[in-house]
Amino acid sequence: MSEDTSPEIVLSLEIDDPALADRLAALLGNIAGLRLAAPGEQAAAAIVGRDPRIMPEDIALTQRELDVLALMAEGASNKMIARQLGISVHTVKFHVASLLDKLDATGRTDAVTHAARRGVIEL
Amino acid sequence: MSEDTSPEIVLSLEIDDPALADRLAALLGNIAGLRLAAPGEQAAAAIVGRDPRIMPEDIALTQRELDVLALMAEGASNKMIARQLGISVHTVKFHVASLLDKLDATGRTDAVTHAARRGVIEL
DNA sequence: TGCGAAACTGGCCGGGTGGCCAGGACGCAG
DNA sequence: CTGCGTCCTGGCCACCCGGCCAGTTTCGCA
Repeated sequence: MSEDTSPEIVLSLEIDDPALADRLAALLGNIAGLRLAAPGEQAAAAIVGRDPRIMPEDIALTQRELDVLALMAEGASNKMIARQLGISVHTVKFHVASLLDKLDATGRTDAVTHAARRGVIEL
Repeated sequence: MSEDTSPEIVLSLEIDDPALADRLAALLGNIAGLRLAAPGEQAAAAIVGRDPRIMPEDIALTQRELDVLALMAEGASNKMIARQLGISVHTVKFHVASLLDKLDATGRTDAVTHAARRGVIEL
């Protein structure tokens, strides 16, 4: 009873583009075994937009910068990052400064959000 | 014929759960006007998993804390947040401290990533 | 009517952050 | 060989951050 083979897959439609959202809603509206989620309803999966902005692959961060960025996203301080990577705090600050420049950020928090938005790191 | 009214919506299926992915693929496989993307192909939208971890609805942040959190995610300093919200820096620090506590974070950067992971804020 | 939660403000201070200066080592392409 | 880029390190310093203490008001609820 509870373990039905396939009750109904609930999909949450989370598309910003109204036109695309409408077309998808029309296409998916009457498919057996599939239902679009009501606002706020828990869904098994979501349909999200694929903005071209998410496609970068060009910001060209060095390996070391990626290391620092990852630890930065974990909330690590420069001192912790330095210990973790076995380098000096000065060097960490050097890489952080480079990251702020490349990611066009004003601070480490901004850098992490920018990196996440561009898909450079995964939260 | 380049400006077709609706060529075909390309959907990228990005579901970790194999069973769910299979069922979705079967359901969406033969719908006119809709196609699943080939690996690596650029898609208009993606179907992503809705992990239960993203469902919090209990951390209970106050409205003001959400205001501060949003600006914090934009990389704003306490001073900027204060100006933006028309309150004093001390009050901002008060809310930030509360956020760090509730989100179990060690710093503002950590708080933003935790909030994003839990779906409290959208990057 | 008292009581807690939320919002707001202040001072103080140790430590973290970011920007500036300087330098040296390595590998790799021109 | 001579640059160039990456990585690494040092010092200095203004500023920001987070935690500590303290207080006020306003609101809804018991």
